[in-house]
Amino acid sequence: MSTDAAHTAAKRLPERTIERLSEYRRMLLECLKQGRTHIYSHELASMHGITAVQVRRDLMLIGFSSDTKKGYDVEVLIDFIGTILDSPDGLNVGIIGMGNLAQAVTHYFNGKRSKLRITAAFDVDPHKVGKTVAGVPCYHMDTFVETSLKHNIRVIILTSPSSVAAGMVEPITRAGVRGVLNFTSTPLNFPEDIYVEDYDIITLLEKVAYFSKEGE
Amino acid sequence: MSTDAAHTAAKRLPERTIERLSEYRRMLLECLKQGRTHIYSHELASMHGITAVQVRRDLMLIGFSSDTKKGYDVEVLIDFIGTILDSPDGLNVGIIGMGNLAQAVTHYFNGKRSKLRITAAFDVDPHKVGKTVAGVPCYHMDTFVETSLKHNIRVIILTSPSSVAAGMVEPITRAGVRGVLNFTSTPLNFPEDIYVEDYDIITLLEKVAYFSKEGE
DNA sequence: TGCCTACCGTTAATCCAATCACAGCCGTTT
DNA sequence: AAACGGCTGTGATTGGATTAACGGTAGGCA
Repeated sequence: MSTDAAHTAAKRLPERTIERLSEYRRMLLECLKQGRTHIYSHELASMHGITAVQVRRDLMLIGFSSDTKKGYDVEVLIDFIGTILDSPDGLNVGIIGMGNLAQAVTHYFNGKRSKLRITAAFDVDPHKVGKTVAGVPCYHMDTFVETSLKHNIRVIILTSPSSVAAGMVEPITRAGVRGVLNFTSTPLNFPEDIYVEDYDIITLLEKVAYFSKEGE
Repeated sequence: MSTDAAHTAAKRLPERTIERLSEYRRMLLECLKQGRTHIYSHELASMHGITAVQVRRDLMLIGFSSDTKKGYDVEVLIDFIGTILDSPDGLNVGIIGMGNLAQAVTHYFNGKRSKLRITAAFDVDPHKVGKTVAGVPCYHMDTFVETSLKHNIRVIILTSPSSVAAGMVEPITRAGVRGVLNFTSTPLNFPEDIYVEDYDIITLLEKVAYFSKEGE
């Protein structure tokens, strides 16, 4: 039934492909900065430690193809990936909990040309509320819902202490947020239609520790 | 040929299972703190937003089974997961680049009972070198190899600026490190036998942004 | 004590992602 | 201009991980 030829009925792209597209783009921007105009699939692949087939398959999935055999046109490809990943008008991002992690993330963003904008931070610390931290205005958590709506925040980065994270679910949902990047170590039960990516650093580290034990 | 009954010939466990085991354990520790002695698979599952089958399968893979039908014994399960994830004598972790992200990670660790110990930090900032930052002694990057060997560092958390990350590969390899958690946005080419987990925050955020666009 | 419910452990099937294999084509070279 | 080499795009295959299906059994209750 889904076999109609609708080119608009975009098949859902694999998660991994999306991640790699983001990485390709940053690498391509780097190449562009170095004055490079074309790049082969196997070059792009080796920069990322993967195979050329994987690169070509990813590009196939998003419907990109080069018109020459001199490799992919760097600038064209960057723009094409942009049409996949980016929202046309950009996307506003809010961040909850303006601690070390949040500041690291925010600084990370500076200088990266991106359609994503961190436009508001939220905290309860009176030393931070009302100030501009790392270039982002910081509001009190009490005003979260209305401020988010006013700023049209679509994605939230959650870096609050784990102990209070559970209480964030309700306001985030109410603010019409569509995606959450959760750095908290508590799993959170959001409604189905909100995309959540859990990202717990301790888990990661334990994973690395486990697999680095291999081979005695 | 690998069909011998050797219980020691551990099959390589799925990556995702390892991640979940780490999460289960933290949740179980929480339950234990609340005085809970037993827990059903479906309870553990719903706390993590997954299915009970998944939990049971994970436990099957590590060879755990309960002797009662009153659910799993919380304390016993915690210890059993420990035998899988932890090294008997613990594991020393070093951290390169003592900026905001590193401090966040380090603070995160305080209070968590864990067999992992962050025992050394490395930076080039003279304001940090020689001091104790977030409870961890900070050494100059120039002394990395010998200090790592002396501290018996097995895992490295790499949080240096991306621009200098490539130069870290050689010393890390030379210091006998077995695993790397790379927060840098440059992919790094380590030798095969070093386990590397790349974790780029921008990529994550772009992924969340992409999937939160779904359904218009 | 004997059914009944509910949970556990495991095998089988499904789904998603990575890899292999190959056909086609452009540019180059002789 | 003809043969070659190398790169791209894609069907087919493999592999890994999740989900479904089911037999077995302990504990509750009449």
